[in-house]
Amino acid sequence: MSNPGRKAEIRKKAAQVFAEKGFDRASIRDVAKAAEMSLAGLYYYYRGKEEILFDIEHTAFSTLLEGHAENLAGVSDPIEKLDKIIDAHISFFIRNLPEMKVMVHETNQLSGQYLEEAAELRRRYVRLVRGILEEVQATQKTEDISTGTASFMLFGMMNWLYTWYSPDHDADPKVVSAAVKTIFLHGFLK
Amino acid sequence: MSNPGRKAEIRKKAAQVFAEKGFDRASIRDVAKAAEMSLAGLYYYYRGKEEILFDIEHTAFSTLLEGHAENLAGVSDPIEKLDKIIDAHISFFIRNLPEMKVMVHETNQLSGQYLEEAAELRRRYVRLVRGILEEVQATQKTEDISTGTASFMLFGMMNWLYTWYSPDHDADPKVVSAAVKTIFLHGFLK
Amino acid sequence: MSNPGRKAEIRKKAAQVFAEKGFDRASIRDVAKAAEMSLAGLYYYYRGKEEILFDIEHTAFSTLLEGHAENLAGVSDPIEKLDKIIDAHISFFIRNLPEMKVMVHETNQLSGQYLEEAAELRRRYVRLVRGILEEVQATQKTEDISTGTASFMLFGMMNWLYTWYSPDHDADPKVVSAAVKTIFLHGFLK
Amino acid sequence: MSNPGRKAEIRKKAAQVFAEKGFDRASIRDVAKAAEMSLAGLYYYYRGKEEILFDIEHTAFSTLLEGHAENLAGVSDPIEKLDKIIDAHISFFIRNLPEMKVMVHETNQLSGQYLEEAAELRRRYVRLVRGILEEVQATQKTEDISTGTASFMLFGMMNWLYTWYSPDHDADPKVVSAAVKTIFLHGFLK
DNA sequence: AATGAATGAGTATTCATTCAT
DNA sequence: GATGAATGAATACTCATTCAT
Repeated sequence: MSNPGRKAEIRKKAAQVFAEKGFDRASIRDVAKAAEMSLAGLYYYYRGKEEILFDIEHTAFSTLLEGHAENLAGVSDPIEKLDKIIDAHISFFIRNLPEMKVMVHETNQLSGQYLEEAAELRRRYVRLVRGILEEVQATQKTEDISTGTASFMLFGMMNWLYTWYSPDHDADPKVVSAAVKTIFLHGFLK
Repeated sequence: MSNPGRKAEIRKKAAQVFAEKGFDRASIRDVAKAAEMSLAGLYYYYRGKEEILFDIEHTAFSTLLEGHAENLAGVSDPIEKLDKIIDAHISFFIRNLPEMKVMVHETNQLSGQYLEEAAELRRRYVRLVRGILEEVQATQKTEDISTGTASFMLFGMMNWLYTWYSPDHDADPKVVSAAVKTIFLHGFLK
Repeated sequence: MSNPGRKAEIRKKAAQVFAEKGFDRASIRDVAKAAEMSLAGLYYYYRGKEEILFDIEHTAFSTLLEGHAENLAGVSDPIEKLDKIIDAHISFFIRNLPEMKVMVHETNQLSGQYLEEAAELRRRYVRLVRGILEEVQATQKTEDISTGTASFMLFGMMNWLYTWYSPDHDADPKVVSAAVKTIFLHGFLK
Repeated sequence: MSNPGRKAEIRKKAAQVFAEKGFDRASIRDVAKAAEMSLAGLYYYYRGKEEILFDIEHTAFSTLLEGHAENLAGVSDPIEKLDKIIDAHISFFIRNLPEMKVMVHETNQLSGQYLEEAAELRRRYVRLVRGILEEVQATQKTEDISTGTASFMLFGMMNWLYTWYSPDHDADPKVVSAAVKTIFLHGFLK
């Protein structure tokens, strides 16, 4: 019903506000100010604060998952799959730092239906990666580490980015990507 | 000045509350209730909410840093140093999950003098690890990854723990520790 | 920005509350109740308690100063000037007893920018009166009293009103005005 | 029961604290700190905050009234009586600025029994002065001003001191006293 | 004569949300 | 589509006072 372009603008601004101040500390007024609209006007687009957060997380996860689906179409080598996923994940994060920070840091701020849907997306994402690690384990000699633990190590390396990466001072996405792949693949494969 | 045993109890309870609800969502009343004292009574021990958070972070960092200092005394091999630090870090985190979660997740909630002191402790910690990675790089053949980036990968793997590790369902600290060391050392060393 | 009529009503009620209970003892809830609105509603009109006090003082001083400017336009005899100022001052005070009490009794409750602006208005007022006393001294034979001290005597007589004057039991503004003028002028002039 | 010397010290410090911050804004902790004793220790000397204020006011009024009684003994000329009272009042105020400010500015902060007793002292003081003005009126030609109004003018001039008088920058007590007497007597007498 | 520890009641302020227009 | 005005509920913090020691 509501203009989707305007809504995307609001979502972008909201992500910046939430990333900078934190979801709890940011007020709905801060978001309205950043989106250059009145407080009450926001409620035309969103039913409440949680819905904005949900929209940010939902959009980010969906975009990531859709991208992976495209990238992996026709790829059968599990190592190549992992390679593509790591590249896309890190490249997306670095191109969308505020959304990424919100997605990673503001988990557990949702409740009810929003929480369930967001958690389901998260689980799908983890399952996707873990499935590929299982394929790797089935086709290659790997260290004695469960795919569950291994996937958390991989996500740890990638998601920790939000605490230190600065586009001005730090290396290119490709360099970061290469480092993750080097450490994880050399470390996990025997 | 005030009874340090009582203060340690309060700190413990506060860490649990902050870990469960998040620093912002947890009210000072929640903390008082958990510590089984009146709201106003808390203010006899702490000047404000931030000071409680600072005390948790400060105590955790200090304990970790002191432990490392003891463990590394007399050790000269950088690989052995890293081994000991990873073991101690993960073992501490798993034995103090609430404090660890607060330390890792509630950075940036401090301000002023508290922020400065906490940031300094954090920097010392990062410098300690990076220094050892530099020693590794100077004495071993390593992949082409800067010690800065490498240290963030290592911290990512270790600190991400707070998002997934459950003492009831997940492996022993030693198993987690071994996984981190396997992936990081095999991955970083050539 | 917000409806100025409503704001004037709130200011009036707030002055009554502050006059009766004292600024510190009056809670913002008391003011809201007197203004027949919710506590939070008050914050739509005022940023805080101090701003309400400032608004009362600022409005009162401005009204007084503007009135004096009008009354003195075209008057050149300093005695006549003084006569008009005393009349207007006392008449305003008696017609606005709560505002007057607040203005006189709750000085020093403001801080920061509010304090500076209110202090400046106060200084302008004192300077205005002292300037006229200097004109009197230059054109008439007066007792050996500095214009500074003399102005404080005059203000003392006039402002002390708030501690004793009751519109029900005490004399007409004109009678009070006459008393002040008789004592001060007969006393100061030789 | 309690050491009266220590109590006098506390009263002095409390007067300074109340004069500087205002009775409401000053906490009992501030008073304890100024008196260099513990918070709870104060309660050995005083039953509560109001009692401290009452003690300050009671002591000041009693001292003033006793002084007047001594000074007026044997004096029969009402003008001379007034002269002595004005001198003593102003001299006392300037020698005890904090107590004076508290006495003048923090009226109405007492309640119950304290209020009654303090109000009675205040009334006695006003009656004393008004009585003398009546004697003046009975023996001299005066302006057409009621003794009630005249006494308030006199008190206004004298008590207003607390808002402007600074012992470092302003004139000697005797000069101020002379100004009050000149204005009031020349103004009131015909 | 003095204090460390503790508390119930209250205070200014913020905030997500609503709704008539 | 959009907003000015308003509010109920919550929040961090303060304070006078108490009491066992």
